[in-house]
Amino acid sequence: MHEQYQHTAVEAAAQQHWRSNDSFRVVEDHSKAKFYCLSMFPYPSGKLHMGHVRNYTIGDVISRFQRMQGKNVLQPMGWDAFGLPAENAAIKNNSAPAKWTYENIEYMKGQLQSLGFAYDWSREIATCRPDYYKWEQWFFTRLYEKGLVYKKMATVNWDPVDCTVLANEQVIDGRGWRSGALVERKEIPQWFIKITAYAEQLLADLEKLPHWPEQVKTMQRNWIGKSRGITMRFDLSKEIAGYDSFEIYTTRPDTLMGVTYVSLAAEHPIAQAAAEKLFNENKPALKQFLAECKLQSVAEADMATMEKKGFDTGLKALHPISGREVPVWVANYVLMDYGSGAVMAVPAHDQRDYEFAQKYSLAIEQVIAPLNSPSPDKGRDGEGFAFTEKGTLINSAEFDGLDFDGAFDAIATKLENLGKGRITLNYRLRDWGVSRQRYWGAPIPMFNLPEGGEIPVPLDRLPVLLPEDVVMDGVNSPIKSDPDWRKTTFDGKAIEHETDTFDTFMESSWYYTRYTCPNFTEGMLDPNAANYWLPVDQYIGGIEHAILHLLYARFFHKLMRDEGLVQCDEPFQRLLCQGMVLKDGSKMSKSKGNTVDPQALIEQYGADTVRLFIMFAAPPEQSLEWSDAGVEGAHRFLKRLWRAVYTHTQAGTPAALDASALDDNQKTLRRKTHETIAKISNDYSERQTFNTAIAAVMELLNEVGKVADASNAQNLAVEREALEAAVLLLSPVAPHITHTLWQALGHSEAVIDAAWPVVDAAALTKTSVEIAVQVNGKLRGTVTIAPDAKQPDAELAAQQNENVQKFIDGKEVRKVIFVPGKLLNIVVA
RNA sequence: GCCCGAGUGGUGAAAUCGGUAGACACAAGGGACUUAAAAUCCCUCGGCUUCACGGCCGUGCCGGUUCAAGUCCGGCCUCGGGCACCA
Repeated sequence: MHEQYQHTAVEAAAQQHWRSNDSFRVVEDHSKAKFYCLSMFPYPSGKLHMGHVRNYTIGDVISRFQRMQGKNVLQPMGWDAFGLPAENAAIKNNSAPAKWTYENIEYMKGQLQSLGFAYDWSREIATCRPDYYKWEQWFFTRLYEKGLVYKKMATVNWDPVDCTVLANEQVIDGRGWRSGALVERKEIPQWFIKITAYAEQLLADLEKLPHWPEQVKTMQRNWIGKSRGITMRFDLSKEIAGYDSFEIYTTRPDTLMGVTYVSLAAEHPIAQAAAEKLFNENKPALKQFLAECKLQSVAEADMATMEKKGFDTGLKALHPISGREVPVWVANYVLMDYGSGAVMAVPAHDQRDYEFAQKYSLAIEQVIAPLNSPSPDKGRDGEGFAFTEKGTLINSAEFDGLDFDGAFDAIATKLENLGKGRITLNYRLRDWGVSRQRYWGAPIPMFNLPEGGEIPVPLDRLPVLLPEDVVMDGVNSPIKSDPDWRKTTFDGKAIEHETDTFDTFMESSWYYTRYTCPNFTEGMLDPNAANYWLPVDQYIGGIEHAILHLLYARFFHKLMRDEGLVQCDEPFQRLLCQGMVLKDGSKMSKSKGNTVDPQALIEQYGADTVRLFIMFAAPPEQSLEWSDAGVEGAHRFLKRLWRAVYTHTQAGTPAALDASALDDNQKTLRRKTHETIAKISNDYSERQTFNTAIAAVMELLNEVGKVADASNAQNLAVEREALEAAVLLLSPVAPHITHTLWQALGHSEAVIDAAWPVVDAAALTKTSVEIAVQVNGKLRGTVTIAPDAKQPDAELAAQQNENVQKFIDGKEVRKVIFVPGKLLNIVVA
């Protein structure tokens, strides 16, 4: 053992050992408990950023901890390789997306290896490889055959200058990022997967995930957005273009008698028909309004924050109960994709309707009064806001006096009897549009028939290969520009390949299953491997994926289950969402120029220091403030640990530990050792607070430093026990240095193969405890008493404390609260 | 706008079930060692106040529950994540 800690040599030796022993390669082994630990795979953007380092260090710590628990641990890694940035980089570099992607993968793989992550690299996946996306294409055709896939018109951002579809990210302030042209909405045919058919299961099965953060489950519940309401029909006073009625959905039928107008989405067929009619009457204004709506963003955040505008169509609808005529408006904020694209408006009891009614001088009629309040004015015009709470019905004819539930039932019954409405369950969740008009993605495996319609590409013609050697023109997908790529024959007939590709969320929705059998050629999954390893025991990734990725993956898992490919209901048993890495208070990003290059730090301090700092600086779910000085501190601690072990081994071979022959100081260190083992075991496995685990190792090492006199044989034995514990407990975080230190402490096995230390309960016993003494809840002193002391003993000790006496002297004791081992609170008058 | 989080010393944080706020670090200041520097080691370190013992205040803001609140409840403020074609 060298006197100085030399991280470069230490890390090379440890990594060499793992490589030559193939330490992290695993196979199914039914004699052992399995543990599948997965970190979200990276997009190969060029080089690792600190967010990756954090994500993968957390996963590696958990994997190595579980391995030391004796589990058969699978920790794979791969590449989410399709996506938009590769196309942009290719255009910029005058290269091909595939080449750029493969080069990035090569470089980033080297970076991951230098960090010493315990991956089974034999299972590496890149989603852009045909042997991966072949099975995704096959699975899509299966879904098609089951009726879970359909094609419909859907809105995209259209750049009228470049004549191309833009991603939301490529629309800046309503303009195309390259052309600068005003972006339009355009309806084109696209493929959808029926996630709504699984809405109920996706909602209900959240109950099966006790180890998911409550926050994520709440977000998913709200995203699915199940509600119970009434779907009802409004008849038009006059038919227009064959339409004589439309449907609306409401969760507030109790306010029905307060409806003063109705609003349609701009794309609603009745709105379109009205525009034609008015246009024919030489009033182009409505048509112009609808044209303006066409320039609106398709992003929901923009829809919700833009100025609310409307236009009176001149049509009248008949209230389904009162029969009264109400005006039909078109409003720019009504979503065609949600419900039926039409809403009833109750300005007195909905804030958005209220503001709209104020703006366009529409009637506001109060029909709900607050419960237990005589105030009839609330919600009327002049208050400045709508009364949106539930209350008692007024001005609602036969429904007056009913509460929300009573009114819901009575109005539902009435509408049902009239044949105009019914109770319905509704979901905010919309079907998943998977068509993309981009090149760098998996081709959608469909043949388009010349006469219209399509047929799925059969298995023996899969994969539909994406050509990799292409030239990007900056506007269109090469497989769309190429007049020949699409051409093929089927059954002797000329036919065309679909040129759209899949949403990249498709690949990331099932990669975790393919890691169990990455080279399987007989099908999408090898059932023996998949059912041994699945579900994933621990999944780790950024909170930004809390909804979309995690919901799509849960959905795909249920689809695969129903196809008989997997057996469990949920893909990820336990989920950890790590926070962002910040520098100077904001997210590290290239555009802000505040990135820190992990590679430079690994070279300067070693991977262990980087891993230690990143795990120590904050608990995993919290955002982490980067600090160069903190990295120094982490490195200093590793040097201290090295020196402690070095000094200890120089002092000679310790005698066997004899727990019965220890003095008080030795017992104290031994208690600290075993308290630390207990605490850290809990921190790693249950709490997942790695920062406090590391702090506890630091505390233990500080205690070791306090034991002087190495000449005492039992001193050396107790110190050996403490140092061995420190090395084992730290090894998941800093696997290289502990690899060397474990050998230096005389072990022939590698530290990764050592068993996790066990708590000796006998070492934990205390002879006394210090408890807090409060008077009226304020700390006035502490007293030391026996650990099992009862309240009278504690009170006696407290009364002998001078400062406590000062505060209770001459006062009447009203009450005494005693928390054993913790605190005594004396309440005085 | 809607949904979900977070706010504690100069800084990162700790306090695990409502029970001694600031563990463990970083920075800073002081000291030891050294010709010197680096490295290392030791001490101090929330604010105000006191010769001292101690006292008062303090966990974003306002209010509440409780013997006791960073922790629970109600109302705000600020910052962050997501909003369906960034991944």
